Amino acid sequence: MDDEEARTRLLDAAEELFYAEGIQAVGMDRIRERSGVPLKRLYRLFPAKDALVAGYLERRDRRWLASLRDAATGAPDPVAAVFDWLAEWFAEPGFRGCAFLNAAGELGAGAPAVVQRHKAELRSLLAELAGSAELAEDLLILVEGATAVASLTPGPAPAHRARALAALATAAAGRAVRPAGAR
Amino acid sequence: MDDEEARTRLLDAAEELFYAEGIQAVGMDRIRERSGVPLKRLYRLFPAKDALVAGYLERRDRRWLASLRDAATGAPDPVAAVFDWLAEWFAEPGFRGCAFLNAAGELGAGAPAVVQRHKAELRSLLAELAGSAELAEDLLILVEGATAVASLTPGPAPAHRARALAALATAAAGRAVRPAGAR
DNA sequence: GCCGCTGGAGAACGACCGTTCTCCGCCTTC
DNA sequence: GAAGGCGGAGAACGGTCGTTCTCCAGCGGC
Repeated sequence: MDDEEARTRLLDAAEELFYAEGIQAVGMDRIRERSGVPLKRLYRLFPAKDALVAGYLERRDRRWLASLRDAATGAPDPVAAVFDWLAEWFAEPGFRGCAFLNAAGELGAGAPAVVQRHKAELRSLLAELAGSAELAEDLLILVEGATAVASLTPGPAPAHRARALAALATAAAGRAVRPAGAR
Repeated sequence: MDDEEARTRLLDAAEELFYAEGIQAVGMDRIRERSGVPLKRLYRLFPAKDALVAGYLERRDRRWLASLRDAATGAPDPVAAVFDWLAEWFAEPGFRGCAFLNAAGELGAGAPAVVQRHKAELRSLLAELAGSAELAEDLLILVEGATAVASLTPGPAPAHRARALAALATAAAGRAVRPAGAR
């Protein structure tokens, strides 16, 4: 097992455990046990727990945003595609809300920088998909709201409602640009 | 200092510290220090940390919902009043999102039952204010979404946007009942 | 005035956590 | 085959946490 595979296994273990149980609730020994990577190598690849936490969130940030971007760009209705993608996510077993919000809530000011960056990136992806920075603010609220509701009552329903609300907001934004009656 | 005052001081200290720094990050000794209540009494009133955590969330649940209910019931537009109330909350110093979502994210399956109950109560309060259980689902998404966005970028702006979205949703629901063109 | 008890202050205890260290087997190199 | 060093397994260490215990000062009842 080379370093790259060890890194992957460590991040896999960290992601499964930290996301499912919280960060402070999972000790380094659980990570070692699940990953099969010895402690010595763990600390060579990630010099402290903080680094492993940041690594976990950074990899998840990249994967999550890339998956959402792939699903939405090129779709007939990119905004609706965002909420369809959310619906599938919410229905996954083990879904437990937004990993970044969970980390921010748990770690407070000590949360890694990627938490803030993730939300900024999501905001600009939504702006790109909606073609409007204004509308993106509304969509962000809908995405976060659906995720938060689903985190306590899992299932795709909140995504469906948020999708309908997003359609409403998009239509209203269109009307604001081209006032009622105009063609 | 009688037991009732000690209880209040303990819950005050617990709320300030747990909400600001997270639950696992705050030790019982910090609670003792800030409350001025000796450890022995603390453990007589709350037999374990779990009980103190549950007590903190339960008191916050009652206070938070009562304050929102007071602000919204009797207002000319109860739904709009909900989001005005949120705007004030978001602007408070030390605002750090929904204490119940934070606790759920941190504690996972071990979170006290009041977390689920709080969201159910909020849902039914919104249904009461909006006069519609259907609409309440949308409002819940907007309330949670605005709170989540504000927790990472504090300030009242998300509440204002959510308020506008709520007006849109309410108007659309009205149109659904009385289809376009009907009076 | 003395006894007994309640309650406070802080030490103590056992468990666990993040991190480091020790020891040993194994593989490479000559 | 011998020497050396790399990496793994697990013990060890210092610190912290939740919880309990010890000890003592103060106070009410007789």
